[in-house]
Amino acid sequence: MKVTIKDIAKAANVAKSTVSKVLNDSPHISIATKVRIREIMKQMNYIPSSLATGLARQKCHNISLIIDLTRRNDFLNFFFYNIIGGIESVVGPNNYELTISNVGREESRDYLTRYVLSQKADGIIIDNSILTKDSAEDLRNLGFPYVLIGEWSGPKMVPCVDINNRLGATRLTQHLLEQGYRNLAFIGGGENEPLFESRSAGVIDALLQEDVEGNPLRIYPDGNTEKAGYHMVSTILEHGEIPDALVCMNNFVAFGALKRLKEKGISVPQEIGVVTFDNEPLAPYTTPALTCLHMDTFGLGAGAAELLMSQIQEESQANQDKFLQQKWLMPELIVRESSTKR
Amino acid sequence: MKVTIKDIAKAANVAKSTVSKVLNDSPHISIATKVRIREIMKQMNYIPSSLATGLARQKCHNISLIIDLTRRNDFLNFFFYNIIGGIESVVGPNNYELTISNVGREESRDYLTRYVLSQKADGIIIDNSILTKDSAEDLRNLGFPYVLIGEWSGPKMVPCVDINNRLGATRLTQHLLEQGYRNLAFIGGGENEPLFESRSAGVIDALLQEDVEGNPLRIYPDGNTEKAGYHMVSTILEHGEIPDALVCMNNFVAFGALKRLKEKGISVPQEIGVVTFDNEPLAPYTTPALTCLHMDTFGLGAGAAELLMSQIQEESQANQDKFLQQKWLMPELIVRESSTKR
DNA sequence: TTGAAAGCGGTACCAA
DNA sequence: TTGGTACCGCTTTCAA
Repeated sequence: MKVTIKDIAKAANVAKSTVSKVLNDSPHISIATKVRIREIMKQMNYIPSSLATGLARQKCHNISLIIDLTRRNDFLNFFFYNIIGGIESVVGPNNYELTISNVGREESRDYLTRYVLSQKADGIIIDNSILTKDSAEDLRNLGFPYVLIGEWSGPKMVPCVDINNRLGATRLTQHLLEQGYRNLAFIGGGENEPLFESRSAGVIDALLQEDVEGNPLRIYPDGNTEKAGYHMVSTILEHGEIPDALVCMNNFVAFGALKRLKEKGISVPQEIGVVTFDNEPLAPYTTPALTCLHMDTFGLGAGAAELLMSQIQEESQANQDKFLQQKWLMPELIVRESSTKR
Repeated sequence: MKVTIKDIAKAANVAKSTVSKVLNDSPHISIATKVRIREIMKQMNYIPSSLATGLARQKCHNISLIIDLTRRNDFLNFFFYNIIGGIESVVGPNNYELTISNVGREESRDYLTRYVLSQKADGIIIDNSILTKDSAEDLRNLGFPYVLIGEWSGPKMVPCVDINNRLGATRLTQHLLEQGYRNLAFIGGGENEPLFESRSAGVIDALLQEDVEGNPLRIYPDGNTEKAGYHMVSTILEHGEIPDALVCMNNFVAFGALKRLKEKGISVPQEIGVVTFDNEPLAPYTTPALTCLHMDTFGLGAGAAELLMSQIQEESQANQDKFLQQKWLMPELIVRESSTKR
């Protein structure tokens, strides 16, 4: 049924190997035959089988994004389309396919080695929520190209791409300080949540830099939901000193906070300024609209893919040093009403 | 380097074919040898190459989602994570991989036949924005399994899955009528936009059913952005009879509408009721919160995948009739303040 | 510049 | 119940 290289060879009265060379535009084939055979290919509607090519070349021209799809409401959720778009924008033009693989952190180690050994991909991009130290070690031992999305806190270096949350947080905080806010509180997140750690650290960096004395940052880690935001503001207003600005872990926390502040008749941004991370999904649509950090999630995907492609291409050249690249994308500050007093 | 079936055969002192049979759990192999060979496989860390298996079996155990990733802000954008999750939830357990392919409508025809012929997938799920009549015909002629996501308006039947937007719109309208609204206006969308056509048709269905006479639906197709929503409301308020309820094409149109109504001091839901499609990304977070239709996008992906898997599995059985299944998912009404007078 | 043949790592049929 | 062997469709030496 399907037209194969053999059919073309027969039709052109040449050997299979000649056809193969035409396929790969070998310099050892005369232009005349190239033209002739290509014509025949077109007429017979011939397309080489990627399966056969893959087996012969021992690579499948496919890269895989490995994530845990069961984690609903995660960071990935909102930015998935952008991240995928970013990855595709670099692997596509390189003639690589992109496959999505779903696996939980627990099963990931076994899954990864099986995946690699089964030759389902030439390289993988993996979310940091599911890469363990063991699997990172496995991948390294197998010499398999991979890139991590998100921070990595293991002992060994790992090629990874992430938004620079810490510097972003610093930038966001500087903005608050420029606006005259002095008494900051950080709400949302949870202890041991890497995103929380780096963002709160960034806020502290800014306070130290600007030498804002006597007003240490107060931190309220209580989850990343609207409810949590609402609740944290309640707590803050009831006990102790009231801050004049809130840095919120995400849009939902910020939304909950705004809601509670409104109920209490506290004006934003006059009495309390509010800022948050991420521009999606709500920041432009709250009242007042939220000042935030825009994360370049398309760039995140594209950056990861670039790192991976370069690994794959350098692979032959035993250029191991290049494998350890890391990229940090700087978020962009978007100023809106929620933090501008005038 | 890599362990192959040959290595296992050698180590076990049996023929390749025997190992292959163990791999496929053939009933013609004694339990004793199965156990023995499996043990050896484990010890040698053997995983079969999917490339080789694929070539031998002439199928790659991969299904592909084909979309146009350059269409930012599209319906897919917000629901991508859910749709992918839905697809994966059915292909994953069947041991199929999921790949994402990006292509524009213009190049799609060529792309598709190349894709199919190159054996990169055993079946595809394709977005209706890029399937043309020609490509549908091609796929059918090739006898290649595929499922469309979204409505299909071509002459021939095509296996597809979609949210039942028309019935959903009817349900949404019935809710408005139950609340006592009588004078409806439909805002957003654009002529020839299938989603617009089916949704507005659904509203009209409801009006006819309930015999709401003398107040035909007024329709304002002016795009699907916040700005458009804002603008349409301005226009409506300035000219002619003022409706008592607005059905909005999406969350952004509704947001723009709410904004304008608020500026004009028109109360929602007392003076004008507002409802919209989709629960994402804003509906729960506007003031007042929006009554809407929740679309089961996870189910959309899962449904498409199920249809496709059944096609792939029935393929051998020449059971062509089953290929023409269609699925319509019923959206769920979520009632919120924007349309409840009491 | 072209051809022949041995892989790549499995599957599947037929014989033993 | 096992083994031998001819594929699957393309690549890649090595000869001609």
